[in-house]
Amino acid sequence: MLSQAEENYLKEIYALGEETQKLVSTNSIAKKMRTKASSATDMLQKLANKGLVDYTKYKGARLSKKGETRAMVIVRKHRLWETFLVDKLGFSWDEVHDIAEQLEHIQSKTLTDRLDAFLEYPSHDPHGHPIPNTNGKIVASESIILAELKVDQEGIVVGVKDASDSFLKYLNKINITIGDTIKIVEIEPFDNSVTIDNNAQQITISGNVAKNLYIKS
Amino acid sequence: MLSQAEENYLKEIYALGEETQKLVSTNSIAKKMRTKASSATDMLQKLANKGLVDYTKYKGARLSKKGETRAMVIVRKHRLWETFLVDKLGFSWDEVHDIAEQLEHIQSKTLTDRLDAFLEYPSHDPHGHPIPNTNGKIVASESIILAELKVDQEGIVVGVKDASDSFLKYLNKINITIGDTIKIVEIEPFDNSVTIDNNAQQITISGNVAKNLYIKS
DNA sequence: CTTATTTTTTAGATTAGACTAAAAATATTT
DNA sequence: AAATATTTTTAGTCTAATCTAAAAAATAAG
Ligand SMILES: [Mn+2]
Ligand SMILES: [Mn+2]
Ligand SMILES: [Mn+2]
Ligand SMILES: [Mn+2]
Repeated sequence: MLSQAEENYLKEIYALGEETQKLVSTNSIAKKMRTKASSATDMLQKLANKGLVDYTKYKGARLSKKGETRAMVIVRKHRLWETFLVDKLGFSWDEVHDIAEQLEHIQSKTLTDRLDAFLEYPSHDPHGHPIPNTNGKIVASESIILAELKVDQEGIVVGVKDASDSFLKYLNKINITIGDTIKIVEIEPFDNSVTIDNNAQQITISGNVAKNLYIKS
Repeated sequence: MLSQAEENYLKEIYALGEETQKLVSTNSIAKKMRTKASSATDMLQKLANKGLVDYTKYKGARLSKKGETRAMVIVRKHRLWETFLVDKLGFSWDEVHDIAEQLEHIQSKTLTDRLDAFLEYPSHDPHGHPIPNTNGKIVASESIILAELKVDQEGIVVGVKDASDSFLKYLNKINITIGDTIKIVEIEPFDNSVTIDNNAQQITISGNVAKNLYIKS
């Protein structure tokens, strides 16, 4: 059985590896875990000993097959619990992360699968992130980022890349949420900011924001 | 913030203190926690330092006011989660304890209170144990134990004192569950076994079983 | 009221996970 | 290519929670 610390590391190594697809550095792990590089090194050595990561000194690490399997279970639980909190208990999408961070460590496969059934097998969590099925498989979603749309194209918001509190609260403020249909009105080449039309409201969002919204067209 | 270990100790000291109402011994704590007496001593010293138990060397310990407040929160969470598992996820009453043992440590008052609301403010958990309210208060229930009933008296099963797996599974087997109306047919003075009538079925239960069933008449 | 038994505490060791400071390896500049 | 800067690892320390073995206190027997 893995400790909570080990599980948290596995999950973050998975998240970091997803984006870049290459080896993740000790420093990036330490940053994500809000700890020191030396602590990350210690944990990488332990996880490597357990066969959960492939790690070469000074080069970096990636999840092994076995490690990925473990990570997917944790991601699945995290996203199912977030869905429960929003759909059943009435939390908003910017309030659930920290609680799910704890709930993801509850050990009971039966519980996870029954929760899944109770929620009627959701495919995505409240942030639009896909939920791995009971075998750890994720159904590939063919969304793109808002920043890739051209003027006059439109699409539906299906998720956020950054699910931080501050970003979600900002989206609440400017009234963007999952399911919205957004049309590109103008793109400013100078700073990549984008003027969009959403619910008959025109607003301008920064290029950074546009890069953190997943769209399906 | 308390560690999971500290929380588990507090909860067990509470449970032991409830029954006897007097000081609980180091050994009894160690037994409940499935650990060694020396470990229990260490923890008692730590909890005493934090003002959570009143402890005198070689004599025993009891929860302080502050400790009891903390313990009630954990008991509340444990019983609410058990109720959730049975009422919403379809677990049976003998399957929920170990999972609730983990869930009781999730830190979020909002979550606890919303779960309570979602379950429509249950007064008792699946084993008939009272659920403390959001202020940690338990509504006193005036149940008695089955062993106190006389021949021909009847009453409704409202809870179990022993909520162990084996006892619950035994009750499943002999078809006794919460809500049943039970009538005393005969009491055998030799060994205190009791013949009862339940759902038009006559069965004989041991005195030990009779002492572990709460009845309301 | 001594002696023996049981219970409880202390002393010392171990493990996981974190930290700081220093050393080693790698990457970036001149 | 040498010097400098950055990243990563190692060495050593710390705390929480456990354990075993031994000492101390309390309880029970003779
Ligand atoms: Mn976590
Ligand atoms: Mn999420
Ligand atoms: Mn517990
Ligand atoms: Mn219970």
